[in-house]
Amino acid sequence: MSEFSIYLPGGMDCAATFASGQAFRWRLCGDEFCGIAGGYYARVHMQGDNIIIKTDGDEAFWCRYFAAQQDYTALRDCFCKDETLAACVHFAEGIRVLRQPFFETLCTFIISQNNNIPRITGIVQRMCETFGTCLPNGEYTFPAAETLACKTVEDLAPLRSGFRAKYLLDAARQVANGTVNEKDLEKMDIDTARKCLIEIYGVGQKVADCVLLYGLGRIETVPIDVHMRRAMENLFPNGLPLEVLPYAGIAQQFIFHYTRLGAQTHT
DNA sequence: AGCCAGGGTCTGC
DNA sequence: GCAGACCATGGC
Repeated sequence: MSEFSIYLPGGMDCAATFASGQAFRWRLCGDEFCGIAGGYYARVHMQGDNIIIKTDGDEAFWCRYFAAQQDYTALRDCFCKDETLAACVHFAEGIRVLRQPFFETLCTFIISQNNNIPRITGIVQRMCETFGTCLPNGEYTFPAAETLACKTVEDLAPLRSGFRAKYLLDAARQVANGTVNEKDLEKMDIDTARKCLIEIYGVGQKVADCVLLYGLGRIETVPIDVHMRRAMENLFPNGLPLEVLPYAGIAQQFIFHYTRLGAQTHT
């Protein structure tokens, strides 16, 4: 297990980021957060604007995972020119949008449909324990698409994922056989990539947009669920400021957090 | 008991 | 296109 630090421009609030409904495998362990991603276990904490990571994984993976290339100081400056968006930003300034492994993100947000965060977390955990690889410390990795692709709905019964099991299997099969491929999706324009993702059984626009944003680094994508629809109508009836649109997905993360946890303190 | 949870599919207009 | 029933499961 090695330890290194990565500079995250603009910093990160681990608690706010990991609880913001984008990632489901981090938990508080003493004064650190521990989690598993991309087959790697990690314990992390912030030291100023640097994240200290203890992990077997390589630095390049975690740089990408924590979006270290993205300067959040500049982003917040841009967002805060708008008064309403500034209120959302100030409610949890340290939120970052993570870039998570593609297949894991796809499955996680298939599981998220018509579901709540505690149960999403439980299903993902059971998926790892049932089909993932056990690491020496007893933690489990997220399973590979190839592992799931040959399973049946009955095999997935221990997950208690309900009607989503058949969706997970189709996603695994399309990824395993190359029909849906991360490298190809990266090259496509957003609309083409979204259409490709929606061909997966059980993936509609909202789940596809979550995969684009959280799993493919398309930070201009805004997943619209019932809460975001209401928030946009109430807070931004004329849409987001034009300067924000290239980063609208990140703005969305602040707005979502604000409307879920902060709005009631202002109304 | 009934409703809701960061939706999607299928059917019928 | 668009509304409405239905989908498994669990917490409140």
